[in-house]
Amino acid sequence: MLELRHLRTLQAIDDAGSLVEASERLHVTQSALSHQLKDLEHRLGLELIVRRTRPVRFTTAGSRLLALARQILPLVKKTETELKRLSAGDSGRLHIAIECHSCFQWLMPALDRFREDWPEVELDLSAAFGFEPLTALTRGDLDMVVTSDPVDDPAVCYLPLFRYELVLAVARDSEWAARRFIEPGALAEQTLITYPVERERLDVFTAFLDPAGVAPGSVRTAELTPMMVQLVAAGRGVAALPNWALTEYLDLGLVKSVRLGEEGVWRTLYAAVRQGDQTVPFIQDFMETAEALCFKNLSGIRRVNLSA
Amino acid sequence: MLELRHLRTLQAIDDAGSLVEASERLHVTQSALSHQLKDLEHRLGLELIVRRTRPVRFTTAGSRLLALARQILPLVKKTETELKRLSAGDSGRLHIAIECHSCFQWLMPALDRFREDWPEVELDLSAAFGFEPLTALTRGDLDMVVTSDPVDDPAVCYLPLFRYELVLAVARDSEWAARRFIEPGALAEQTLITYPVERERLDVFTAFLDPAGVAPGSVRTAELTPMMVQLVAAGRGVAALPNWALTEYLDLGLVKSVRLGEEGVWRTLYAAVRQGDQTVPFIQDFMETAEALCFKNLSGIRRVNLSA
DNA sequence: GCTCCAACATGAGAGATCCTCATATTAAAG
DNA sequence: CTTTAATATGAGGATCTCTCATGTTGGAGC
Repeated sequence: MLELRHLRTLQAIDDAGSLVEASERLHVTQSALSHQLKDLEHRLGLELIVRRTRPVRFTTAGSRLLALARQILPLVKKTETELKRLSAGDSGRLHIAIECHSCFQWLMPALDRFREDWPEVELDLSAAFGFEPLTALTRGDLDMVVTSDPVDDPAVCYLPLFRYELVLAVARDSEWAARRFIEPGALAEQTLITYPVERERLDVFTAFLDPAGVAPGSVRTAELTPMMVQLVAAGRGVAALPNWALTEYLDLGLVKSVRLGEEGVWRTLYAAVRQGDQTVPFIQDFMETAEALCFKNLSGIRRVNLSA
Repeated sequence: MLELRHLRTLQAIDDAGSLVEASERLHVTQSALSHQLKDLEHRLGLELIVRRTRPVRFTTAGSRLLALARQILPLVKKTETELKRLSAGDSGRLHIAIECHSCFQWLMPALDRFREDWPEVELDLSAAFGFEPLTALTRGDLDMVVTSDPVDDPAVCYLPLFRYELVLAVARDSEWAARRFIEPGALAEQTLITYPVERERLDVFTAFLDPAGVAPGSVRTAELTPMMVQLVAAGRGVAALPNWALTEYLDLGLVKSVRLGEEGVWRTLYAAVRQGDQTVPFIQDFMETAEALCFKNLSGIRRVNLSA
C-alpha cells in the first residue's frame, strides 16, 4: 500500500515547496505527482497537503508521513549505496576532464562528497585543453568529459546535468549595465575576453555572434574566470560566461551581467561517458551527487526538460 | 528502484524459511516471489539468498537488506496504523460473537493486542448460542461473527482466518489411539461428546456422520473444551474438536487424536462482517493481528488457499 | 472587477510493471 | 533411482503508473 515512492514524493514536495518544482527534481511530470498524491490521499481517506498556499503546507497526516520519510529514506539510501559497492566491487576509476574552466567551482565539492562514499574509486580531474577529450574518452584515457557541446557519437552517452544561461559580463559603470539584453551587432566595436580555446568551442561565437555574422572588435584571452572578471571590471572588455559562474562577482558588485539577445543563450551542461558506463553504479552515484550539489549551490540554473 | 515490497518479501522469506511459505504469508504465488527476487537480484547484480539450503540462507547483501527491512518496516507499519486512526476516527465498535468455544484461546490474545492499537474502539465478546448470530450481525447488534459455516448472503462478507482439521479426541489407552484414521461407522457404537448446540452446527455431523448415514451410539454434551477432554480421557466417550484446540492436551498426554476418514475433515474458520465493513480500517487491522497471532500460536493450521 | 499567469487537477490512453497460470527444472529424501 | 517438495521460467493478462493534452483555480497586477 504505502510505498517508498510516496515518501520520496512527499519529501521532494517539502523540499521544493510546490508540486511543479518537486516533479522536476524527481524527473517526472507534474501530472504524475498530482495523480499519485491524489490517489494516496484517497486511499488513506486523508488530505496530506494543502495546495492553495505557497509553499504548500502539510496537514497533520502529511507531516506524519513526511517525518517517516525523513527518518527512513536516508537509511534506504545508505543501504542502496552499500549494495552498489558490493555489487560492482568498490573500486574503479573516474578520470574526469572539463572543457569549461568555471566547472571547478561545483566539481570540487562534488568530488569531495563522492570520495566519502567511494573511497576506493581512483579520482582524477584535468582540464581538456590542447587535446580532443572525446577521443581520449572513447580510447579509455578518460572516463568522463564535462561539456556543453554534445556530439552525435554512438560510443558516447551524454548525461545532462543542468541548463544555464550564457550571459555577458560588463563593467559596472558601462552604458550596457542597465540594458535588459544586447544584440550581436553591439559587440562589433568591443573587446571580447574569452578562454584560450578554439573559436568553435566558444558558445558566444557558435550560438550568438556567428549566426548574426558579427565579429567582435578584438579578442583577448584569459585563463581563469577571476582574471576575466578583473579585466571586465577594469573596462578592458566584456566576457561571455555562464550565469552561475558570475554569481559571486555580481554579488560583490564587481561587474554586471547582460542577456545575450532577447531570449538569452541557453546551454545544457552534460557529463559525457562511454556508452554503457551510464549504468556503472559509482557513475550513477556521482551524477546524483553532482546534480544535487549543483542545484544546491549554483543559482540561475534550470533542470533539464524531460522531453529534451 | 528498491521498494518496500522487496523488503517485505525478504522479511517474509526470513520468517518463513522458504519462498513457498513466504508466498502464502504474503498472499501471493510462489512464482511472484521468485520473479520479484530474481528481478531484484538482477538489478542489484547481487545474489541475495542461497536457495539450495533449507531454510534458505541470506548472503551478505541479503542480510544487509534484511536488516534494513527489520529496521524500517515496523516504523512504516506504525505510521500506517496512526494514519488509519486519523482517517476514520479512532473510535468505533467491535462486538464479536463466536460460534466455536475453542476460539477463546486465540481470540483473547488477539483482542489484547488489538486494544493497544485501538484504545477507543469499544470491544465486546460473546458466545453465539441460543440465537441466530448472522441476523444479529446484519441487524447491527453484532459487528463480527467467528464461524466455520459461511452462508451465502449478499449482506455478509466472510473474511477467512485459517484452515484447520476436525479430529477425534480419544482416550490414550483406547484401541483407536494408534489408528491413522477412523471411518464414520465406527462411531455407531460410541458415545460422542459435543458442545451443547444444534446438530446442524456441529461439523462432525454435517461433514462426517450424516453423509455416511451414521448416528453415534449416544450423545452427551459439555460446555467447555477442558471438560470434554476430561471426559474423553476418562474413557466416557470421544469428541470431535479442532486440531489446534487439542494441542495442549495432546502434549500433556491426556488424550490422543485420530483423523476423521482417510482424507480428514478440513474446515475454514471465517470472520463474518457486514458487507462493506471489510474496508473499515480497524476491522482490517484486527484481521491482520488475529491472523498473525493464530499462525504464531496455533499448531496444525493452514493458510487459506488464494483461489478458494 | 477583470485579465493574465502560474500552479494544480483531470481524463484518456500508452507503456511498463507485476502477478498468475502452467510447466520445467532441481535437489534431497526414501 | 524414483518420488516429492521446492524453486525457476515463459507467456499472457490485469493492473498500475506514467505522459499528454487540456481544464480549472487562485492570486497579482492593471
